[in-house]
Amino acid sequence: MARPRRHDPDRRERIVDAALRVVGRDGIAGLSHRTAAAEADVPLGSTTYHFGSLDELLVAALRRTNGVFGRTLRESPELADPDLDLATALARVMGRWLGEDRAELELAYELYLAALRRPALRPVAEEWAGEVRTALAGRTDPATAGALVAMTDGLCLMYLLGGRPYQEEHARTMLARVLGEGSENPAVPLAEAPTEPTGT
Amino acid sequence: MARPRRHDPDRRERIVDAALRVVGRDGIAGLSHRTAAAEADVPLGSTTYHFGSLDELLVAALRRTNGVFGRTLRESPELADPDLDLATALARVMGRWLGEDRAELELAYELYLAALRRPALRPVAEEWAGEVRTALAGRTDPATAGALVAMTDGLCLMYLLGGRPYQEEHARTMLARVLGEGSENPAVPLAEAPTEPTGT
Amino acid sequence: MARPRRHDPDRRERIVDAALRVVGRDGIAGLSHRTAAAEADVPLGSTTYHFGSLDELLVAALRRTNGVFGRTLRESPELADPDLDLATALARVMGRWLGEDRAELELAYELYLAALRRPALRPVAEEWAGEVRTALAGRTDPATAGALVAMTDGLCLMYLLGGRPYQEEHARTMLARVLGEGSENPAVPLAEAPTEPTGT
Amino acid sequence: MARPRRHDPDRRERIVDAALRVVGRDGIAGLSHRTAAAEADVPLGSTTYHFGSLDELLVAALRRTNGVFGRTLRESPELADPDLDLATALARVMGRWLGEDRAELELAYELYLAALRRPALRPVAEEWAGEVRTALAGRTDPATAGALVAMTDGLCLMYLLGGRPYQEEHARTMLARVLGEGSENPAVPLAEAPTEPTGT
DNA sequence: AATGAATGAGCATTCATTCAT
DNA sequence: TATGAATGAATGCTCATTCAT
Repeated sequence: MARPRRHDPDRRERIVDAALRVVGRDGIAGLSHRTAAAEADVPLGSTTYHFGSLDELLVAALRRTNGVFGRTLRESPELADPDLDLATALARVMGRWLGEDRAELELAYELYLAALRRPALRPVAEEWAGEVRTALAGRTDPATAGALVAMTDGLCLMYLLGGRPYQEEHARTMLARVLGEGSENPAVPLAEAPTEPTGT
Repeated sequence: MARPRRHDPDRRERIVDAALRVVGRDGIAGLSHRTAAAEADVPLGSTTYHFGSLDELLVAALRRTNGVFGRTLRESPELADPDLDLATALARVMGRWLGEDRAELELAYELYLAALRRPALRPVAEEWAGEVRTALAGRTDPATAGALVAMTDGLCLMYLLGGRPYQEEHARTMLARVLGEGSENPAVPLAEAPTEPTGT
Repeated sequence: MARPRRHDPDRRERIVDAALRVVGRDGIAGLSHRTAAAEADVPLGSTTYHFGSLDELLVAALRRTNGVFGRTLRESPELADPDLDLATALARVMGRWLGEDRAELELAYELYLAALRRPALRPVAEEWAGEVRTALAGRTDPATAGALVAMTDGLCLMYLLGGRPYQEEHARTMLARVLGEGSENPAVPLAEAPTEPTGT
Repeated sequence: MARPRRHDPDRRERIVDAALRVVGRDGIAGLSHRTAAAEADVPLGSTTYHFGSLDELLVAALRRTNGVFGRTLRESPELADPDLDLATALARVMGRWLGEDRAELELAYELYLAALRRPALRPVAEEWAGEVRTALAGRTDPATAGALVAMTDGLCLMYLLGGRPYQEEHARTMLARVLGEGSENPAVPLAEAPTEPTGT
């Protein structure tokens, strides 16, 4: 199996990387000490040594994911652009995530939602809320920010679960409404709104 | 073990009931042919006979849950009341679900979100969207209905994952905004908005 | 599942057909009342009704296979041709079996060799010997015929198990020797004789 | 059950031994991780630990069998005797195998022929061909050696499958013919040649 | 004569965890 | 400090067979 590695200070990190690849490929249900060890090309005992339980490993994985997504949010050119309104910026970022980053987004949501049943993940899930709040700070009030996050989560899940293509304009409109721009009307004809799956 | 039951036409349904109790108690990860059989007081072979795979059992469970929640939505007095605006009605129903029906709601979301990783559940998850659409039909346009569902999902998950008590007024305000009543202002002071966990 | 078939006198035969397809695809280990029923598009109870045990089904399958191969042997143009010597004719028939009929040949040998461990198949395996004897009758004496069959079986298994391409000339030569044409020399250079696998 | 054996370096080999006993008694169909564990008086987990799949266990069993039979061939006094011609020597060894070693021979052929359906066994089956080739090297050319092995296999299977007693003289004659001693005539009367089952 | 339902036994395999080194 | 060996429990699933219609 694994070649002996005398000095391997990054092993812990490499195991987390491997765990993320496993969850991305087979879901949380596919993650075990064994599968992580195999993916990381590391002896089985090494994973149990660094992570006493699977929850510990999941916590580390979710934290890493949070970090990655938090950074792409904070550093996104759309949010940085002062000429772009917040709804448009968020709708564009969502489009990128649901497009080219779809696998990572799905992975992130799977880990995030796992907190529903795994109390150990709860605090790390809260950290994610903090990352988003930081990114939104100064652009709106806290109450609206919370609703923005809820809308974003709901829309992402809708697109992740359904087979419909992302409709950025619809998202932009609804996010704008949440931001209090109430007279805002959807630019897409209502009859074509994304509430009906196009195919199975 | 189970006494022999030669004639037991409702066995299939009883197994689904048992599966829902198991998932409610231990999560999807705790559901197996064995645990369902034990909970239903039925031989193991009976669960594998009626449900060739765990996915089949999960599909039946999610469908049952959809039916139950769909009915409580359609028959809810709040939605039936023509004098109550939609935002208020939805916010109240959410309040009931997050309050006394919290366990069932958590169960429903766990099954619903499992569709993320289990393609077999996707069509049944779509059915749920249909239930909601039916309940909302005639009260708003499809595009707005989609956003309403997204907002509702996002808020429910936020309260299910975090430890904060439900703030119906905040939900009402944000749902009203989505409905296009843009000048609507939150009735709670912004500083107390539900974006910060109270405990932990 | 299966559409109701009121009058279905050929069902028994269709089940045997299905069983042969299953064994051809997944081996004897893959044959069960269930897999045969599914392949035949027939209710499970129908297979247990017509074939009380798996051995019964295997016997019917082997008998059918024997019949098919016996006929292709008896009716083969090579054996019918009086100008073709027996060794050449047999080597050519083997070539056809190992070539285009390889899957059927493998299936036939699997069923035939199963008699090693399943006494119920022994008499049917003996029937096969009878088929071959009939085909060889009049072309040589019984003792030589027995050796011819042994050589044929041995060569077929060698090619079925190994990855080498069939060498008809080698087979012809060796069958000719068994027939007592002792001065016969192999036409292929001895160094290239098929005793060494060409790949892996 | 098994007493705890902390240090048991030969356990792997003992499991292979047990597997061979199980296959010898009940056939390959009777071999499972469980039956091997029970026969070896070892916990179930021990067999799955040492042999991740049944194929792995079968490979080890076939390899062991090859070794045993290869040695009895190489060290057989008949083949070692320079005054004994090859056909006679081989016919005598076959006689011993079909006589007192019949159970082991049947076991060996069952494992060997299993390679027909189990690709994992193919390379080990090829190893067996190598063992025989080594034993025959120097006594004849490769092409003839291949035919000798085919004839031997075919004859062994004939006797293993049928109920007739071994006729060493017939085998000797036919092996001699394969060796190119073409004028060789069978010493037994042709009418009594072993092509007709004596019983059933 | 034919079949859907039912069931207990068994299967290969994976696993978290323990232990000796 | 790391890790290979070991093990009991559990998993999803298939099966031959029985039984009541």
